[in-house]
Amino acid sequence: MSVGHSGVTTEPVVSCGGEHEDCGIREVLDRIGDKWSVLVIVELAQGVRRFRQLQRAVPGISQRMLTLTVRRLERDGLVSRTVHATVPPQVEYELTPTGHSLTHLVRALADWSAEHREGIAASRRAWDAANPGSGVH
Amino acid sequence: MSVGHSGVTTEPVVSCGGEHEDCGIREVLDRIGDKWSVLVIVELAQGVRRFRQLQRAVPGISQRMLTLTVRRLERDGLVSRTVHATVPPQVEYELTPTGHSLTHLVRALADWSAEHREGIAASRRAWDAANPGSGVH
DNA sequence: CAGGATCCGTGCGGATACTG
DNA sequence: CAGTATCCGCACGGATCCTG
Repeated sequence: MSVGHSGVTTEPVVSCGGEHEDCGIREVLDRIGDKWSVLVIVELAQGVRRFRQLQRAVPGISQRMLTLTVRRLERDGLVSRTVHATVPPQVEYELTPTGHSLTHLVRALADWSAEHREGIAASRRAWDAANPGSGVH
Repeated sequence: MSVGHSGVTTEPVVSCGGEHEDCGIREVLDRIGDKWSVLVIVELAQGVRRFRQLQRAVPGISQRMLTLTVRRLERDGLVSRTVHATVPPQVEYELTPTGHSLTHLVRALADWSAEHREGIAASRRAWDAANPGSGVH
């Protein structure tokens, strides 16, 4: 580490490159860490979806946010966008292989969440009870 | 799905509960999806850390944000906080078993990132070249 | 050292209206 | 249907000052 005097450094489960680097986790999080990306990916993991289909599948999302989200995912090569020159227009979104590989992570995320959500909720109740009016969320 | 007429629904890699539920991914993302949580967890995965130690280890974080981040993690039961009544005061942060279990996910996230960051960067360059002045980031 | 309190700017995202 | 354009609130987070 940077200051290696009396650090109680255990086994580096997540050591990245060895130094105090942020690996590249920041980048993934800046992608899928936003409010909607993961939800859209989850829906697209089910198969090909059209714009309105996506919007209806992802409960609270606005047109604007769906557009932005799907554009960014396309820009990153996680989602492909194919326009059919019909009337009315028809645009289909689909996960690319790269995007599909992300669904495994999302799956792991969902599993972890399902497994710990109750414990976390309990921990929160206990903490809130022990720290009244702290303002922490 | 909601409209099951001609959907090209493939195998449900991420099907959650079957319906258009958001599983609980939202909750995890609201936790570790913020700007600093994961970085702090990564650092704590190395071992026990004190406040200033954490702040120095996580490059750009402010005291305020470190405090908030670590408080929230403590509230969720992912991090334990032990105060040693010494002078100067000494506070140690450590991952709880639950918090430690998260490091596996973070590890997977980092691996995925490392594996695809170059491809993503390339995809972005191509997209930006094809869509000049789009304003999408 | 470990934080609490306060002020403040920015940008994410919601709502609405309009277009091809 | 599939977007684009515009306006706007507010919460997230940075900077600074102060305390035990």
